[in-house]
Parts: sequence; C-alpha cells; structure tokens
Amino acid sequence: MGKRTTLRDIASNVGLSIATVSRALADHPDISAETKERVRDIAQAMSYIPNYRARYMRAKHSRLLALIVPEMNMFFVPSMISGINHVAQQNDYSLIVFQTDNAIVLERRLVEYCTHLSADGVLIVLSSETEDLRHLDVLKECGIPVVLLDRTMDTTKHTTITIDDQEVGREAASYLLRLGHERIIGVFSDPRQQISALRLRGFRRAHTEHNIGLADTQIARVSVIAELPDALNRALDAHPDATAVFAMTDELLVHSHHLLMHRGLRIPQDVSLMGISDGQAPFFLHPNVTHLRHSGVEVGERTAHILIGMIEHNSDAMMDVRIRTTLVELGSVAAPAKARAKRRR
Amino acid sequence: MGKRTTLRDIASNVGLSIATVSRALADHPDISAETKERVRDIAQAMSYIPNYRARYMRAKHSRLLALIVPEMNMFFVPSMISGINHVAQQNDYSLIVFQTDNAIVLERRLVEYCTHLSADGVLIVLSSETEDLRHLDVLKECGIPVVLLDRTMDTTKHTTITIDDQEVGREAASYLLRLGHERIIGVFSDPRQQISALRLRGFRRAHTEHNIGLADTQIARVSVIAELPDALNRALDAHPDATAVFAMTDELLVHSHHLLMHRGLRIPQDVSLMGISDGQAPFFLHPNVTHLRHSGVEVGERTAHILIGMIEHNSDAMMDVRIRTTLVELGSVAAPAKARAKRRR
DNA sequence: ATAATGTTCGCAACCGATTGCGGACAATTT
DNA sequence: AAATTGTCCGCAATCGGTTGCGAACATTAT
Repeated sequence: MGKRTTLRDIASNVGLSIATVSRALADHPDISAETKERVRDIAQAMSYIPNYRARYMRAKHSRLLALIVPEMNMFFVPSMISGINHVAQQNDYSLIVFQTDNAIVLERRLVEYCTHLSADGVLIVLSSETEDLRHLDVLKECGIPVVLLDRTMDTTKHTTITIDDQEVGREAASYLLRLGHERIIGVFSDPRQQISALRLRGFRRAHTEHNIGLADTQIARVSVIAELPDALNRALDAHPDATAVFAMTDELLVHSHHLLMHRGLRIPQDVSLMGISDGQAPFFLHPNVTHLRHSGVEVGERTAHILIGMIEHNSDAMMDVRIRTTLVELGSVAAPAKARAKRRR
Repeated sequence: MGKRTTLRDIASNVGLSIATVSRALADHPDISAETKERVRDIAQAMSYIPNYRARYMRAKHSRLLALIVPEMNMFFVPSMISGINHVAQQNDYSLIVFQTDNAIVLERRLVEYCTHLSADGVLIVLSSETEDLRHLDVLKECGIPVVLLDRTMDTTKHTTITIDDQEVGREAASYLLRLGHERIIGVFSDPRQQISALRLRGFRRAHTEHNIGLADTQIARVSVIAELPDALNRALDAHPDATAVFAMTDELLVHSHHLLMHRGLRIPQDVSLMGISDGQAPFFLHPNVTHLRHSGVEVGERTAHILIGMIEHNSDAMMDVRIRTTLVELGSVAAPAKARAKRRR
C-alpha cells in the first residue's frame, strides 16, 4: 500500500520543477548532464516507478490489444494467444484476453468494453451465435482497428485472417478420394458457423469433382463435443463401407480418433483418419494422424503484425488474408482396398 | 480516427458544466430528473463513450489483473486462464496475459511492467529458471497483491495456490503399488522445478512405505518434451519387468501414452498408465486413462477469487492454499499379474 | 557596449474523468 | 420581512504524467 513516488515527489526532493524532472528522466536534450544524473540518482533512491497509464492517457493510446475468443479450447486458441503475445511483446503491447462463451450478448458487451478501456486494437474470433457485425461498428467509430480471425463472416468492412476454409475442405477430401476412398465420413461442427459451412462446401465440391456421391448421412454434425459419439457412430453405422474419416478441427479429430479406437477399428488398416489441425495433437495420437496443418501460432503472429501495423500507420485499408495450410502426411491414412476387406470380415 | 466525444463536448453542447454532466450520467441525486434526461439524450446522440482509464486513474486503480505464465501449453494453462477469466469478468476485472518463455530475465521484466501498468493484482506461474522471489518485491512496494500458483517456490512472503504436490505424487504411486505393481516407471519434468521435485519425492516416499525399491533408472527425466522418447525408452528398456508408467503432467502423459502404443504395448494388458491431469486428455486417449484430476479451471477460479479478495479488502494476509485432486479411475490401470505374463511372452 | 545566439529550466495547459465545497435561487417556516 | 432549509448546479483541485513556449542567464559575435 506504500503510495508510489511520483514525479512531484522527486521534483520537491531535488528542488526542480516536475517538467524538468520529467525531461531529465526522458533524456531530453534541454537538460544538462549534471541535472540528469542528479535526478536519476534521486529517482533511483526513491525507487520511482513511472505510471504508464498516465503517460498513455496524455498520449491518447493504451498499448493494449484485446483478444475476444468464444472459448478456451486446448488446441487452436492457446497457440494463437502464444503467437499474438510474442509479436505484441516485441512491439510493447500487452494482450487482454476475453471469452464470450459463445454468447452474442457477452460478445457485444466485451466489444463495448474494449472501447471503454480504449484498447488500441481488437482481435476477435466470432462466437457461434454471432449473425452480423453491427456490434463492431462502435470500434470503427472510436477509431479502433479490428481484425477478425479464424471464425469470421463475410464482410467488406473489416480485415479478416483465415485459411481458405472451402479450399482446405476440398483439399482434404480430394486427398482421400485420390487415394481411392469412395465413402468418407465427415465430422463437422455447428453448421451456423461459416468456418463449418465453408469447409463442408469444399468437402462436397471435391466429391462432385471426383464424381462420387456424398450422402447427408455421411456428415456427422457436432455442435457440442458431447454429441460426437452419437453423431459419428450413427454415420459409421449408416455406412459400413466407409473407409475414411475426416474431422474439421482438432477437438473433433481427437475425439473421432478415440471413438474409432473404441470401436476396435484399426487406423489405418480398417479406417483412415485425417483432419485439420494446429499440429500438436496428431503427434501424440497413435498412430500419428495425417492432417492439413493450420498453425495457430502463425495465425496469431501474422494477425498481430497486421493489427499493429493498422494501429501505427493509422490505416483502415481492408485486407483479406489467407493463411496457407500444409499437408502433413503421417501414418493414419492408407489406400482403401485392404481396409474395406478388413471391415467386411 | 473520429475523436471520441468527452464530457466536455457534452457539457458545451448541453450548456452545463462538466461536473454536472458527469453527475447526471452517474445518476447523482443532486441532479434534477429533467437535467439527467436531457444529458442522457445528448450523450446518446453524440454517442458518448466513457473513458474508463481516466476514471480509473483518478480512482487509483486499473481493474487489470496480470497473469504471467512460463509458456502456453495445451492443457493446464488454457484451463486456468478460462477459470481466471470467468471470475475476473464477474467482478469487472480484465485479464492481461504474459508469457516468459521460461526465461527469468523476461519474467523480471514482465513483473516490472505490471507495476508500470499499475495492475491491481498479479498472478504468476514461475518459470523453470526462477530461483528466488526477490523480483516480486517491487510488487509489494507498490502495494500490488501477488499470488503464486501451480509452479511455485517455498515462501512465507507470498500467497501460494497449489496442489499438495508431494502428496499427489505419493498418492499416485501408492495407488499403483497397492494394486501390486512393483516396478513403476515415473516420467518427470525438469527437476529444477519444485513441482517436479515434490511430486518425485512423494513418488519415492510411497515406495519406501511399501518397502519396494525404486532405482534411479526408473525415473525418466524430461526437461523439454523432445527428450521424452529417449528418456522413457531408456527406462523401459532398463526395466523389462516394469508393469506401470506414471506421468506427472498432461503433456508427459499424452506423449508417454503415444510412446507405449508405438512400442506395441497394450494398455493396460501389457502396461498400466496413469498420470496427473487437468482431466481432458484422459478422455480422448484410448483407452481412457486413470488420473489424479487437478482441474485448471478450479485452480484459476479459486486463485482469481483470492486475488480479488486481497485487492478489495486490501489484505496482505499470506495464505497457502492447497487444491484437492480427485482420483478418476478409467481403463488404463489393471492389476499387474497378467500384465507381466504378457510382456514376457 | 550592444546585439545575437545558446543553454537550461519553469509556467501552465492538457489528457478525461471525479468530487468536496460552496453559491444561487426558490420554497418554506417563524 | 427575515431566517431557515432544500434543490440544483459550478468552481477548482486532483490523478501522474508530457510538452509548447517563454524567461533568465551566460556566452559569443559585432
């Protein structure tokens, strides 16, 4: 509770004005070398700690970045935070993290709260309840740059950073189809989310391109993770000829993996498995799972760079950045011929 | 970039003093109902957004909590953040997240930065390089309460929140020993961390209590996760009679699980596996793994409550809180008799 | 000796709010 | 009519810094 020493305290102690003390500490050329030294010594002795908030207030910025995420999962979000944080720290920004619990009311409130706190910039991963972007207008009004990432919506008004969700869905399905898989079970999340709709669309398109049918029952829809076993089992039961499973996120992937194991299916002998992943889980699952890598760290870093650029160059240039995914081939996918044979046995 | 409207703007617009506008918006009894309404209307029309930083500056607090963690992992840390965030949001605090990358220099700098930002409270998970707590003194001097959690050090000066690491290590080993396992491989992290040393001590003690020897070669030491395969393989090779593996963290657990599978060992028929876990991974690993549950969310929530209590009641009462772990029995542990037989085959 | 230049520092405004105290005025009481 | 009370509002200080401008003084040039 010891009241902190302020410039005023130093000033009265050293017998100079507050202004001079401020300049001395800031190494301003107007101040003589001896005075600077004297001030610095006293400041040190009084264990002076500058108050950045006061400084920032005058300078009209906060050096605060806000990140709004729907929820904390184990996979993408922590990686992303890590990436953002590195770039933020390098540029002397701090990161505030908020969660909306996928509730639009909370999302609205938190966005507004960012203006109250005068965050210098906002990064937002949309909640699944979010249907429009009007609640972001207040940020624009305050001149606070926003970047949407990962789970976004179509917009021409805001900078967005995503992977090409449709393309990556197509890529995954194509990869399996090319190997000869003709019946693939797709595990997708809440269809209200654009990320889910897009990845599914790509998944569908690949089937069309390969002239292979895709029944609705091949798609396991999982809004909350607890629904996965039922949904996936249902799809699997409906299609005994299925030879591969694709999961569109890490969370769906690890639980799909578990369920397949639980059913006694061998991967990849009985069924192939692949997914879209941040790239960690595939290495501790057994067998390691082939995936399209979508690095959270990279997304975080690039996003932070872009946001900080917008802040510091005061630009409202709208961008639409697509992060590339890379195919990581591990052991979980095989050609289907023998797989089908095994399951028939 | 639109300059935000301030109380001054409203005041000049509505023809009242700034003080009156401030009171009107705050619903102060001194202000007449008509005036309040008039002010509110104008404020609305001018889309006024209060500046909390200015307000907080005057009130000499920030409603900012800082969390300093060594790194972002997939398991405990995100859960903890989630727990902290819920309690923080309920109490109108925001959470700033910093990472030290396990570097003491960065840890020191970030602690100091918390004083610059005048965080109202600091939560810190010590880095593995940290050897003393002197760098936290500056927080005390500024009257900023600190809570150490998870990875801590012995201290009588700071409030700490942990599980009883020694006890939980003992509990895990006892559980396996009671089932008849006589050779358990222990997977532990960097021994410089107290959390690791303590859990190992408990692990040892249990062996002593059961009059069962524990060779040093039974302990796989893993400072960085890449070392795990070598370390664990070495221990496994040195002890073909080992019937169980214990991993002291989630990260070690999932990778141990993978390695066992990779070696073609069946769990629990060939070897039992258990660990200390936040409680998520054990459910998507197959078979589900028996663990002592140490909930990150609970730790985060309790810690945040305590810290906020310290802030708001201005108390420096030093506490030492131990969170209880609960044993969650899933499928990965079995009595060893048959297990040994299998491995001999 | 006077003017021009340079060095070193302080005054005061400013950032955007909150709040103690007192003033102006009207309504009520004696 | 004077005093008391109550209602409604503004002045100015405060939080802890930063910064434009000018003042005081010393130094150098003319």
